Amino acid sequence: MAIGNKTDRRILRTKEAINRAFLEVFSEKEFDRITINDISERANVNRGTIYLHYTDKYDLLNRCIDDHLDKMISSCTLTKFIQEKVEENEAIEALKSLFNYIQENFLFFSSMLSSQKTSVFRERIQKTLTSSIQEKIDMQGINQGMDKELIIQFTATAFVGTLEWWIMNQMPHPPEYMADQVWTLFERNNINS
Amino acid sequence: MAIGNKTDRRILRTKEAINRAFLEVFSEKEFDRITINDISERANVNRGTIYLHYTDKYDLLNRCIDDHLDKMISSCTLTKFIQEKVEENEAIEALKSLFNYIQENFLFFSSMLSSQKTSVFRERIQKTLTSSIQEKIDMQGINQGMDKELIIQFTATAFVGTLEWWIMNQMPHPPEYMADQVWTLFERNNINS
DNA sequence: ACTCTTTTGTGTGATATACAACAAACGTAT
DNA sequence: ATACGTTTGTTGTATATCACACAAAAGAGT
Repeated sequence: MAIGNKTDRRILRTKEAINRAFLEVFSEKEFDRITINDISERANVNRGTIYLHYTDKYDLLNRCIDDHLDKMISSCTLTKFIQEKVEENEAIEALKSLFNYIQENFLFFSSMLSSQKTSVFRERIQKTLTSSIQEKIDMQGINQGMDKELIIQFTATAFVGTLEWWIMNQMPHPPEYMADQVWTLFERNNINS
Repeated sequence: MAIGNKTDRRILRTKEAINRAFLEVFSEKEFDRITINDISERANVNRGTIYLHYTDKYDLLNRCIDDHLDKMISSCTLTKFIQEKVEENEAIEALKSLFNYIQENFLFFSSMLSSQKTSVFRERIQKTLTSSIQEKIDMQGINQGMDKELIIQFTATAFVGTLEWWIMNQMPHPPEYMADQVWTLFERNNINS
């Protein structure tokens, strides 16, 4: 959702507090054992207030994921627009900011992936990235004679798998390195040939 | 403080936010150049809300100082009550928690002391500690034949000076070490002779 | 089966805060 | 001295959140 700067400060603050509290509790407790009261207490927010913004804890989980994935995507499309006509560097920069975003929000991603609900989260992130890649490939239009669906599927799963590996291994390499590596892998395999 | 009724969560949150924001801005900007708007923006709070709790920025500064000094004092009288009848260890433990409190709130103390208004803050902390020491000495009643005022003054200034040195030199020793050292200095000079 | 406790949604009136506008005081440059 | 932008307190209205209460649902233990 667009984070309109016009929203009431109280709303922004409580949402942030709830999100942060939810993530904290999530990293400590199995999701099914998390109670709304846990979150409200941690967020220092009245329990009823949570129901003012989210229908239940499942909704909270989903909106939390959506929120982060949106931010993640926009964090790298943002830098894409800064440099207008670059091709190669543009992509690598976008990758860098993506890895950077994950690094900055490591708590979120790692607890999401550590959860038993891993599959749910992986599906979501894959779906998000797939559509994002789709746009990119459509715009480039340089993949003549190849099955588009196949390319997308291949790229997305490979990418998500790489992300997951990177996250679950506590980010053994810096974002810049990862961006370079992933890019050369993409290059070698299909995308710009 | 005095009223046992629980305070509204909103009040607690905004006061915390304002305090934190004020400290942040304070550590970046000279006090006279700080504007209420700076603080409200940083705290993500409406400007008018600050006037709901503080009359002006001077009041805010004072209440902020009072708040921290109160917490500092109670942080070490608290541990004093845990162990009822201990004498020596009791005092050292109290000292430790005091140094620990300062360490945990280093940003506050160091920016207070770094300010041009250093003298103001030093006076306040000295006054607080003086009355605290006064109580202690009164209760102990083992300083026969010595001028009480003199002892208090001596102890307080020495102590505050030590604190100031410790803070301004980025806490070169851990709280435990400081507590031991300060205690032996007290012992050697007057208090329990 | 039955208690007992916890959690969940939902609702009500009270209140803290947001927002926007305002006049006065202040600072600063011309 | 004058003009002009900035900061300050203050106000009035709207609303987000509070505390609290309640009944239904869900678990947990016997």
